[in-house]
Amino acid sequence: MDTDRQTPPSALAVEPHCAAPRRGRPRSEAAEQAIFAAIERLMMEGAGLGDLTIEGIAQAAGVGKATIYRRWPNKEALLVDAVVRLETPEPELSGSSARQDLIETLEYMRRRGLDKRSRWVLMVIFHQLHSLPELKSVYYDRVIQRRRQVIRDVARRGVASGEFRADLDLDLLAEMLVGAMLVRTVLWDDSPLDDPALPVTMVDALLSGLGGPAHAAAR
Amino acid sequence: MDTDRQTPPSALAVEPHCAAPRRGRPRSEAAEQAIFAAIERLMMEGAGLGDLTIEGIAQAAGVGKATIYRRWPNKEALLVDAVVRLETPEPELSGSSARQDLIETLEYMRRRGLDKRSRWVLMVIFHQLHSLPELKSVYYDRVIQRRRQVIRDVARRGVASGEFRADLDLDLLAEMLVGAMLVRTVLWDDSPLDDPALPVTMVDALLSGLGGPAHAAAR
DNA sequence: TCGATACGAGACAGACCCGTATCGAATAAA
DNA sequence: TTTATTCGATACGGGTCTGTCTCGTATCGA
Repeated sequence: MDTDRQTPPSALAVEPHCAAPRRGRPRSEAAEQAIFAAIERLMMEGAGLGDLTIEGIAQAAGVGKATIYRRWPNKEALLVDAVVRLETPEPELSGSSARQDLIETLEYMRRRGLDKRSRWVLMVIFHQLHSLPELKSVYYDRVIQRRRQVIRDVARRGVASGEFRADLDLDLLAEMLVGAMLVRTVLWDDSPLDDPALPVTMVDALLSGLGGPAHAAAR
Repeated sequence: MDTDRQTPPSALAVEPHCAAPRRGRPRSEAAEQAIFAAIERLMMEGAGLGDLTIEGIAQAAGVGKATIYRRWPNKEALLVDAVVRLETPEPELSGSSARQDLIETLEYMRRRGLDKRSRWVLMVIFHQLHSLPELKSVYYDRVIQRRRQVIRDVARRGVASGEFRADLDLDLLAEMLVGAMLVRTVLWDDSPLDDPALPVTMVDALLSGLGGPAHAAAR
């Protein structure tokens, strides 16, 4: 029998100290790589989260289903690991100014939207998150909340330095910038991300304001 | 047999001039209402689009499956009609000023986000759109593109009147406002829509700008 | 009245998928 | 060599859903 505890390969699940080098044949590292590579390949071929089946993944990876279920307790755990694994590292913010940091954050989002793999993750996350509550909560805690916090911190520094208005609503700033970028990435297929000046345009629009002379006069 | 052409009740499908009042028993209007009502009820009970099954809908409506398939050729066509049917009418814009029109548009979105039925539609659309390509394209053409156009038109008038900057990027304005609202509605559960001043805050933030004295000095 | 159609109910086939179990072969430690 | 574990492959049970079809009944035009 091999129906004992799983030893999941990566982030989420238990992975309890495999300190005891067990006796039998060791798990194949290549199998794991093949599984992740197969998921990635299926994704690139246009599959959604719902189209990914354990059987399909196993076949694409040239792997038996048991090899998957020996590592993950169920489909959702596998997909959580697969998605988390695709996350790219956060950008290092230069800190030269709050405006510059916001621009760099948006530039990071823009590049993610241009990268096919990252784009797929975003699309999947936003379009099918509901069906996998575990994946949803993990992604929220690990990615979304963290990035919101980054923007909030930047905004706080900007307020302290006088770059931003003293009465700035931190969440509002984050929402307008992130929202605009997400709309382009996830929602509207015809709003391109190609323009490298996009982050600068967005941040400066929000900082300088879009009101014209009539609006300034009316204040 | 009654496997002839369907006569779908509402928007999407063919509905070809039922000019010939056919001979047998007429279709029950009550059945259609019951079907739509059942979908709505299931939605309110928390079901996602993927949880809606023809069998479940039929049972909840007290209707036979054949009664559904007599009207719609498949599940997707039914759901398209059901979602389109839930769309609330566009708001009448007062036109007193471009700023006011933007505020009214956002206020409409805010109210939609607070209404449970509309919120469900939005969540479903954004989280599960991929799996129903027909629904996706219908919703894009009927709703999303139209609303984008409304904001673009308002922005154009604002530029003409001098309320907005002459070099305004119309799409950028729409994206930042709509994106911010959508983020609150669909994405972040903890950003409430309760504040009635939200639309004013957002529009004025974007028009007046969020930059502080240091930013103004640096320009 | 009679034929045609719709009704609710449900059986049915076909497909799909998950998660488990089993197979012989392979690969490690003891 | 022996024992334990993994490997890929595949069969299996159990479940779900779609879409078609068949009941007996109800309601219409002719």
